[in-house]
Amino acid sequence: MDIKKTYSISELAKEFDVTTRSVRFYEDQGLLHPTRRGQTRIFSSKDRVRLKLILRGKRMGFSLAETKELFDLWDETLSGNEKQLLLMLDTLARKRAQLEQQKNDIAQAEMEMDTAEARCREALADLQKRKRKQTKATREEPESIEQK
Amino acid sequence: MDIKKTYSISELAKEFDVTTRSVRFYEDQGLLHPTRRGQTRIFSSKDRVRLKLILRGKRMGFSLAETKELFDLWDETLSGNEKQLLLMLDTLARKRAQLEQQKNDIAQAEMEMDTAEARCREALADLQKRKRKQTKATREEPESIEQK
DNA sequence: AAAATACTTTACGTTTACGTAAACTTTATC
DNA sequence: GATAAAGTTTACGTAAACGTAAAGTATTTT
Repeated sequence: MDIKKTYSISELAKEFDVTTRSVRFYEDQGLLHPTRRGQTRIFSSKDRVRLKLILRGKRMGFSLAETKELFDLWDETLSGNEKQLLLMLDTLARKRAQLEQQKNDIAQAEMEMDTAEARCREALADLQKRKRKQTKATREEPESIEQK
Repeated sequence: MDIKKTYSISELAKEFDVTTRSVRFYEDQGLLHPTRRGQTRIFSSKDRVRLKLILRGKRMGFSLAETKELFDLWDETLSGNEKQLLLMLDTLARKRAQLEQQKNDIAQAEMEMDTAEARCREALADLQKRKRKQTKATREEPESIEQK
C-alpha cells in the first residue's frame, strides 16, 4: 500500500523531476491513465508506479513504445488467457536477453574505463615527477629557466 | 594488432549490421575520421573500434553526442595536458556513477521480471488444472457440457 | 567498351520525445 | 470579488538519428 491514493500532475512531476508536459505526453501515448475530476487529471498510485517504470525504462535505453508494449501485455495477462500468458513469458525471455546484453556492455565499458583511468593517472604522475624535477633544477640554477 | 589495416564503408556496415548511411552520419557528426582515396572513404582499425564503441554506447542508452564527448576527451588526454587529464578523470567518475545507476536499474528490472514470470506461470498452471478437471467431468458426464 | 556494382554528395522526409507559446478554465488565496 | 496559481487544450517548433530518393562518379567484371 502506498502512502497516498491520488496525485496531481505537478506532484508527480516534482517527485520524479519531469515536466508536466512529459506526463501529459505519456498519457497521450497511452502509458498513463489518469481519471478526471472535471478537466483535471487525477493520478492513481498505479500511475505513479508506471511513471517510475517509464523513467527507469528510459534510463535503460527503452523507448516509450517498448515500455507501453510491456504495460499493455501485462494488463492483458491479468485477463488470464493462455495465449496471452505464453506471449508474456516469451516477451519476458526476450527482455531478459536484452538485459544480459546490457550487463555485458556495462562490464566491458567498466573494464575499458579502468584502463583509461590507469593511463590517465600514469600520465598525471609523469607530469608531477617532471614538475618536481624542474622545480629542483630551478632552485639550483634559478636563471637557467626563462619565462618566454 | 587487428587482422586488417583498412576497411571500406560497406565492410564495416556489414560487419556491424548498420547502414552505410549511419556510418556516414557518424563521420558527419565527428565520431569517425576516415581518410580518402579520391572520394572514397577508407576506415582504419581505430575507426572500426570506435564504431564498435558507438554501437555499444547506443545499446547502453548513450547519445552520439555523449559518445563523441568521450572520444574527444580521450584524444585530448593523449596530448597530456594536466587540466585535460583531470577533466578526463572527472568525466570517467561521472560515467561510472551512471553505470552504477544502470546496474541498479537492471537489477530492479530483473527482480520485477522474476515476480512477473512467477505470476504468469502460476496463472498458467491454474488454467491447466482447470482444463484437466473439465476433461474429467466431460468424460464422466459427456452431455453435461454443451458447446455454445 | 558496356554493364553492373559500389561509392559519393545533396537534400528533403520521418519518428521520437518532448519544448514552448497562446488562449482559456478552474481552484485557491487575499 | 479580484487576482494569482494551477490546470487545461491546441498547435507549432525542435533536436537526434537516421531513411530515402536523386543524380552523379569511380571501379570492377564481363
